[in-house]
Amino acid sequence: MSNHSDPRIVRTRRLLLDALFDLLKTKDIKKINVQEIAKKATLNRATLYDHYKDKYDLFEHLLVDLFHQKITQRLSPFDKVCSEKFRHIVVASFEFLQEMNLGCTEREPKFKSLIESKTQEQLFKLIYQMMKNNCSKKPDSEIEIEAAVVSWSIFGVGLHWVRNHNSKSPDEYVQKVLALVAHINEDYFVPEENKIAEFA
Amino acid sequence: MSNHSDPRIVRTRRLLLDALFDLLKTKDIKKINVQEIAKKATLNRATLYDHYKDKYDLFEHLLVDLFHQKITQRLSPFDKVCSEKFRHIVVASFEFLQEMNLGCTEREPKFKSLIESKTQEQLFKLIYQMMKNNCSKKPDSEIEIEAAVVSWSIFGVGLHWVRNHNSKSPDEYVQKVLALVAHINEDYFVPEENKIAEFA
DNA sequence: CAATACTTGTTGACTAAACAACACATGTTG
DNA sequence: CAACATGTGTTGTTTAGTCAACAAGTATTG
Repeated sequence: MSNHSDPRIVRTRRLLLDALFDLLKTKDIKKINVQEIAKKATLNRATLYDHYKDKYDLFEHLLVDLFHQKITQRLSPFDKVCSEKFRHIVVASFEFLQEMNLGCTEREPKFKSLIESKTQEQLFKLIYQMMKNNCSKKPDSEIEIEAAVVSWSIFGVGLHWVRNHNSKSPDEYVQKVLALVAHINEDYFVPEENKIAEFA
Repeated sequence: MSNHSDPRIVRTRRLLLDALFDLLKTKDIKKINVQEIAKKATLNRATLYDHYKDKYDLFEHLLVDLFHQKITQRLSPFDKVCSEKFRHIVVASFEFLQEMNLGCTEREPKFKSLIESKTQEQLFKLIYQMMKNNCSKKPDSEIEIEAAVVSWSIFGVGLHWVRNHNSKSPDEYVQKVLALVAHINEDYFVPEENKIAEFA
């Protein structure tokens, strides 16, 4: 039960993610029970357990899903220039952190930190994949470290902005963090490489 | 494969109906092939044949579905008075005929007549069920005939309006047809009976 | 405190959907 | 005309989803 190419699996997971997303608008994750999620998704309760460990596992996957949605809606397929893509990713990440922060002001601090660590994780994965696709010369171990520096920088500045200055426009912060990691990114700004990395 | 209580069946049919509905906005039913419908519904082509004889069968069920949607969206659940419900049904039927006529101006005459006969069929079923629910005294055979007169009257006047005067407001026609069948409906205007009949 | 009602996570039998393969019809291109 | 492609409708096998029933944990209430 993990072959992602079966349309039933894609559909079922979509239904579960959307159902939880809807319910989270009205209630805290703690107050939501599995039966409710299943009902809203028009699925059997047992089916949720076929796909996710429990509702918190589903919740984590929802975060991943929302992050991906945010990135892909920002990343216009017409951006040819790699540095432009990077800027969009930074902006999207900032927005994502902000939206998650707003949506969760009243929630347990424990969920805030879950959201943040998931965001960082996904940001790292995305940047690592992009770097790998755009620069096959360097060894993986080096790309890993550079991806870590870039992703943690973006994440850190984003979080700093959300926590302390989120009424201001993020543009200045975006500019600065990009400038500071530019010397790393230079190695990956290959203009002829247009494809955006597929990320899991 | 016909137990309507299995959520998978409800979901699959909904997906197929919606897929065809979307495709009909851009193409004629003739130009649409089964593969396209299945793809849009994110279903396997063979699954369509589990539920419908062919795409024309699906098309007929779509008409039924759209008619039901039209009726239920018009019929506010707060209408306590039975005569008010009847008026809503007439208006909804007129609107349905008009929309179907507009949507199919360029289509084969054969589909126009299919649409019309389906509309009449559904209108009869609906009115028959309402009458039966509201008047258990009369024998079925009599209710059948009275339902036929009422439903054909409504249908006929509606079609006449659509064909000849559809730029004018339908209100006058609605008024008149209701007045003309009022003596039949009187037997069924039971104020304390609020429930609207479930129709297949 | 015990009785009661829910919620959770799991199991196994049943049913619907996916999928590839099939024969057959219809079309269209050299 | 034959060769080729494309759409139709059906079949058998495999896999996913449904459902009722289960034990175990956790509130709620008298």
